[in-house]
Amino acid sequence: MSGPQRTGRRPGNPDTRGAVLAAARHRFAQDGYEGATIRAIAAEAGVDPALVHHYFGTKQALFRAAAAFPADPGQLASVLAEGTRTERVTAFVRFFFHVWEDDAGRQQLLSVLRSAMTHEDAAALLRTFVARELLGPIAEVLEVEDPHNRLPLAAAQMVGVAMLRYIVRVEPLASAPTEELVTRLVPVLELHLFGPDALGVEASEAVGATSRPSPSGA
Amino acid sequence: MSGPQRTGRRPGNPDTRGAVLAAARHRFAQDGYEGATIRAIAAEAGVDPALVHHYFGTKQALFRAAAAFPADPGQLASVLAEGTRTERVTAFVRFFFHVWEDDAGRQQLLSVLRSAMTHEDAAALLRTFVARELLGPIAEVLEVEDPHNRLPLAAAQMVGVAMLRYIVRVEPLASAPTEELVTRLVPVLELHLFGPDALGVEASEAVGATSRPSPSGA
DNA sequence: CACGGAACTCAACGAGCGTAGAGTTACTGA
DNA sequence: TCAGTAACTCTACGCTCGTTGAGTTCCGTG
Repeated sequence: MSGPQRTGRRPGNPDTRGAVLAAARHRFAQDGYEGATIRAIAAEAGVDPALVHHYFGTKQALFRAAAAFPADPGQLASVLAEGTRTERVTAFVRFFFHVWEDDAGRQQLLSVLRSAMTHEDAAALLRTFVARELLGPIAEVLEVEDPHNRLPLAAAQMVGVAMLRYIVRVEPLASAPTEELVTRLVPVLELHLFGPDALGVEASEAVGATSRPSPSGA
Repeated sequence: MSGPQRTGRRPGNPDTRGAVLAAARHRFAQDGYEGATIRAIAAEAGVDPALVHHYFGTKQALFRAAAAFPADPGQLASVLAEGTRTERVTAFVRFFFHVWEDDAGRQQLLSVLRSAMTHEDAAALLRTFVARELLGPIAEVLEVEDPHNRLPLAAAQMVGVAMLRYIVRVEPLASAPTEELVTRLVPVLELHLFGPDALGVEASEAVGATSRPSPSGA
């Protein structure tokens, strides 16, 4: 159909760099770090692969530019600032789905999550970001006791929901309306964050445990 | 150090096929489907890449052979058969960690999980297996009401724990003793499985929801 | 209007990939 | 003892990958 691409700079001032970045987000989100190819990204942006290299240098650098976290932690903090405890937890879960249901946000999150599965760089990025920029501030604003132990398990609940809803697509999670999930998740998160500490005396004797739970953090 | 490999059949009756399979599990678990290479698998098994092809044909077939589910669902059912409700939930969580902490089991699970992230084949395999062979039987044995809606969210909790503990390695989840996690998770799972239905009248008015939860499954 | 530099493509490199077929060795059963 | 067959390696094919350097076109400034 179309002949060979015209060479040289294009007329006008198209945001080609932005197009490449968008394509990169899309491909990384779809295929993960190793699965996505510079050639495919370039093709999706309607551009020569060499141009990608011209802008970003290496594939690594392109990934780092594409996989920036989609949500502003500050925005999150303001969402959590007011209301009763239940209202704030509800606001948090809504915020979570708000980001995930947004096309651009989902793609960036998928980028990181998919790539973190096999690429240690991405895993480290995710690990430190989640710990420093997300869990820390959340713990402060929500006034959680023993956040070091409680928040990761609450985070695990949400990560699992994201996995099953957006990646593995298990029904009925995949097509449930978000508000239904919010309603179901809020009590669980409240238990995680504010419930009675499961590591009391009563817990260790409630079930005939063969090995005792460790008294507290290592 | 060592010269070129001696050609032809090896003396004795070594289980080379098994070695290849073990190496495949290891590499798939480590690198995911696209990241793992037949050459790396062969090298880890101390074998020529062509031999892998000789035994298994294509990379697809090798993956299918390597990624069989590590736990016997029947074994799981028997674990869940007896005791009080709390005891059975506890037994389930212990079983979960038992499989994940075992080297071979973890590698097979990681194979499927890592590959499901980017490879639709693996995702479909995981989806149908989880639905048919795991959640179904568990729902029956545990006598959960409304299992269609409740179980996936409980599964999401466990999947998330696996993600953060074994893949992303978020502390303190990554190095907490399993019994501590069991103690913390059991109450949450009980809430998921047997707690009051969050989708009652009181839930929808507890928080000033802007959009109403859907009345039931589609 | 000239000219420097940014934007962009072309062609090609070296390496690694999955796969294939032919050749070599050892076990197995008649 | 002697095929026949299964186990195993060598060599190599066609392909795609990330990256590079040189060449072409256009914008912005004087």
